[in-house]
Amino acid sequence: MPTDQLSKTFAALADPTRREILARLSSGAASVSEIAEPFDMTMPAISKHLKVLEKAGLVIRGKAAQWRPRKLNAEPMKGVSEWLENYRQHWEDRLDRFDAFLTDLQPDKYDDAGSTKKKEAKP
Amino acid sequence: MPTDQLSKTFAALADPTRREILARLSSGAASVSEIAEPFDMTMPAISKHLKVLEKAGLVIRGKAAQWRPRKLNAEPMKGVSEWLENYRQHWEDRLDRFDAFLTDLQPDKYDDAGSTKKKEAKP
DNA sequence: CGGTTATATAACTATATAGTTACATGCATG
DNA sequence: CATGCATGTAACTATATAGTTATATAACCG
Repeated sequence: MPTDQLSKTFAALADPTRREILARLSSGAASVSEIAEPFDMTMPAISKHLKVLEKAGLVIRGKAAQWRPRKLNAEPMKGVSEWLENYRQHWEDRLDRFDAFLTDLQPDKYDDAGSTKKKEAKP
Repeated sequence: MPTDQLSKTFAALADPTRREILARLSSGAASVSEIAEPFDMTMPAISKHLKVLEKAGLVIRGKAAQWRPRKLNAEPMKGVSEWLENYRQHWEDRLDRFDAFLTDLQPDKYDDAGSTKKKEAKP
């Protein structure tokens, strides 16, 4: 279980329930009961999901009477977004083709690694 | 273990070793041995990491003689990027303040959920 | 063919995760 | 101060993950 911030953030986001919780919180703070309401799951289960989100810094716990309202803190997502930018060119069409062009320039020893283009049979 | 694409992608990215592998592959395809070289880890361990990346669709396995070169496929990251966009406003300063402004407009029952601002004591 | 190289798989261990039920704590209020 | 609501924690189960060593497969090369 890696403990660096980026890994914790990715791990926290790797669950649909937790992503739904974040979506709920993106429109405002909510109590634990309110958060739990849409889910077919016991409160302790939700409580655990919230703890994961808190440890990743994606959610902040407040205090109001007997409530412990949770609030979204999207800041860690910034790190994810920045990390992703290193790869944007790889999934954007225009540059994908440019990448393919470069790859084709240097007939690499691994030019068959999942390429869609068929390799010429040796004559 | 959630099986939806987004969860698999996030989970695959939640490990520094796997992210390093992707970084390596971002500069071109590589054999498994080449991928494993920088790591203080046995080959089967790397092999397992590669399988996780493949199942998430982030890596494609090729075939060349006795090599099974891996190639980056960043396409699933597009989904991550798009999902993240829903939250960008929350981490960008300008809109964070706008959000705080809106929150302050409607004195919410949960307005103390981790807010930095002190609530007025009831007179 | 037989050895070497590259990679994959099996079997095992340790730890983490996601859920459960049962119980404990804390605060507000009649 | 006793009761009830909101939440948290403990203890337990089942499954998944990350690593190991040992073994298997597969292709090339002399």
